[in-house]
Amino acid sequence: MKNLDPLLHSQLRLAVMSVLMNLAEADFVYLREKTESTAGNLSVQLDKLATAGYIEIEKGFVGRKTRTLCRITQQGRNAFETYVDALKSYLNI
Amino acid sequence: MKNLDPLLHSQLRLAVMSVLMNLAEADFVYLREKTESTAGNLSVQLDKLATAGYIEIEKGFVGRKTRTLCRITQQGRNAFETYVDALKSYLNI
DNA sequence: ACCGCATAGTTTACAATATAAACCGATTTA
DNA sequence: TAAATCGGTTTATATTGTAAACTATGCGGT
Repeated sequence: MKNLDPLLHSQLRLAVMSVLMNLAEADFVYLREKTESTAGNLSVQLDKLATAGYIEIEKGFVGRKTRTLCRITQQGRNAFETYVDALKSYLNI
Repeated sequence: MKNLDPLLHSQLRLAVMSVLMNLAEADFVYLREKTESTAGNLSVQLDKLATAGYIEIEKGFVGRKTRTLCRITQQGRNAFETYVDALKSYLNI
């Protein structure tokens, strides 16, 4: 049986990646609302995804307020596809 | 976003359930080989699935050797289906 | 019969992970 | 300018996963 990338096999990180697969970019607040997670948890999980090179995080400003933008990388896209393929073999679909 | 049943969102337990969805029954040794897990890990995870009512475990003998048989329950089947549905919403499939 | 190895599992101790609470600095609001 | 809010990060704790260590029984050889 295929291995499931442990970095993606986590509800919150998978949710983030799922959102980013469909969106050119998303900011921290949007991701927090969409995934219904706490800021602390989200912050930690985003860091892990960024450290793995699955997403890139860009900290900037909108007016004078900070904004953290996230984008999926090509490596992240590939990992996600591979994960989906592996998972399919478990789900009979 | 839908919640993913944490009991099923674990590689080994999911692998076990996946096998049992397609087989009337499977014994401990078969599951250990098929999932390439250690006996200790498998034992723990089978217990969790049984405690949740997702599988039933029958300890018997074949000749004079012990044998642990596992079967999925209707509740387990339902949980698996629900999990698959929830997961699909993450994977865009 | 007795020794040593194998098989089938369980228990337990440890490592890894996830999660939220507590915190921090800037910013808007009253 | 004090207090509440926003956008996060850090950190402590709870939960989980995993393998090592152990138990019990069986088998093969001498």
